Amino acid sequence: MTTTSSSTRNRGNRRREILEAAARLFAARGFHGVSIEDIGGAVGVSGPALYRHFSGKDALLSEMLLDVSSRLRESAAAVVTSYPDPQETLDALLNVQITFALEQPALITVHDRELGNVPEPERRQIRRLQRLYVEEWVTVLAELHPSCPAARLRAATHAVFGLLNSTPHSAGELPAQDMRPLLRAMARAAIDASVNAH
Amino acid sequence: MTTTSSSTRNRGNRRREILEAAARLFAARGFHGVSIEDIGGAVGVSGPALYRHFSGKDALLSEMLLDVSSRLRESAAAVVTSYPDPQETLDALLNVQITFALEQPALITVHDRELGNVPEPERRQIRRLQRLYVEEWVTVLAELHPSCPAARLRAATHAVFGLLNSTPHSAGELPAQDMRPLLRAMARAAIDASVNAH
DNA sequence: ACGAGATGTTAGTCATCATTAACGTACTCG
DNA sequence: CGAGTACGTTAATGATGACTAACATCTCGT
Repeated sequence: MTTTSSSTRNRGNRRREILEAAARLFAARGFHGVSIEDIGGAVGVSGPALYRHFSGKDALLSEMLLDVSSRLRESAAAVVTSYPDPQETLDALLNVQITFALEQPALITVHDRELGNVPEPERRQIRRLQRLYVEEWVTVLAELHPSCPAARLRAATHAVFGLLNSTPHSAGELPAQDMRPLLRAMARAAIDASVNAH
Repeated sequence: MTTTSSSTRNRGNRRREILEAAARLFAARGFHGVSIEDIGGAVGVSGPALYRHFSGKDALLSEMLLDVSSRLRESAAAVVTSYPDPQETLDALLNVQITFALEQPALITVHDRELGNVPEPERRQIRRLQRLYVEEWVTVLAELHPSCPAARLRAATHAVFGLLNSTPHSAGELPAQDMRPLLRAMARAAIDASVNAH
C-alpha cells in the first residue's frame, strides 16, 4: 500500500509518457498549436513539471525527431546488412516502414512535418539521418535497376513514403490486419512501375 | 511617376496575393508558426493591413481551404460526368490530382494539414467537400472493381493521394516534366495492385 | 473640388505561452 | 534519523502575437 510502488513504477517512464503524449498532440494540432500546459495535462501533471524532464519545448521535439530518425535509419541499416538478395532487402525495408507507419502514426506525422521547428544543432543531425535512410532505399533500388537515374529513384522513394504514411488519413477505414498487405501490395507495384520505364 | 498606376494595377489582386503568400508560409511553418506580420511582410504591406481584406487569420485559412476543396471537388465532378468509360474517368481524375499537386504544392500541403485550425461552421463544409471528392474516386474505382469492398477502395484512394502529394518532399529532385509521368505510372500501378487481390 | 470608399500606417490592448522562481513532499541511502 | 535527490506545485516575468483604434492618402464619381 505504500506510494513507493507507484513512484517506483514510474521511474523513467515519465519521459516516455511525455514524449508519447506530445507526439499525439503535435500530430493533431502542430508544434505551435500545443502548449506546455497541454502536454503536462495529457499526462496528469501540470505545466512547468515538464522542465524536470526536458530543458524546454524545443528540446522535447528535438529528442522526439532524433529518436524516430535514428530508429528508422538503424532498422534500415540492419536490414541492408542482413539480406544478400536486394529483392529481399527491399521487402524488409518495406516491412520496416509499414510497421512504423501502422504502429506509430503520430510519430511518423510529426517526423515529416515539424523538422522546421527543431533548433539548429539537432536539425542538421536529423536531416542527416533522414537523408541516410532515404539513401538506403535508393541504394537497394539502384542494385535492382542500375539503369535508372538516382534522382528518379529518390523521387520514387519519397512517393512510396507518402503512400505508406497515408495511414493517419485512413485511420479506421480498414483494420490494420488488412491495411498491412494492402500497403505492401500497392507500394511494391508503385516501385516496379517507377522503374519499369527504364 | 504617379503611385496611381500601381494602386490601380493592384485592384482586386491583393486578396489573391495574400492568399498565395499565406499558403506558402502555412505550408512551410504551419498555421500557428506564421504571424499576421509575416504574411503582410511577404506581400509588402505590414501587419494589420490584412484586416482590410480578411476578417482575421482564421477567416483567411477558411477561405483558402474552402477554395481548394471546392476546386478539387468541382474538377472531379466535371471529369466524372464527361467520360462514359470508367477507366478514362480514372485517368482524368489522376490528371486532376497530379496537376494540382505539381502546380500548387503549398495549397495541397495546407489542405491536408490545417483543417483542424479552421473554425466550426466552415470546418464542416470543407470536410464535406473533401469527403465528396474522395467519394468520386471511390465510385469510379467501384465501377471498375465491383467486388472490392468500399472501405478498401477508400483506403487505397487515401494511399494514392499520399503518393501524389509527396511532391513537396521531393521538390527539386526531378523536373516537373519527368515527375508527372512518374507519378502517373506509380499511381496507376498502385491502384491496380490495391484491387487485384479481389 | 469634394466627400466617400478603399487601402495603408503606426501605436495601443489583451491573451496566451514559454520559461523561471520559490517553495513543498517523499523516497533513498548513509 | 536526516540530508539529498527527484519530482511537483503555484506564482511571477517577458515575449510574442492577434486584433482594434486613430489617423492618412489616393481614386473616383458627381
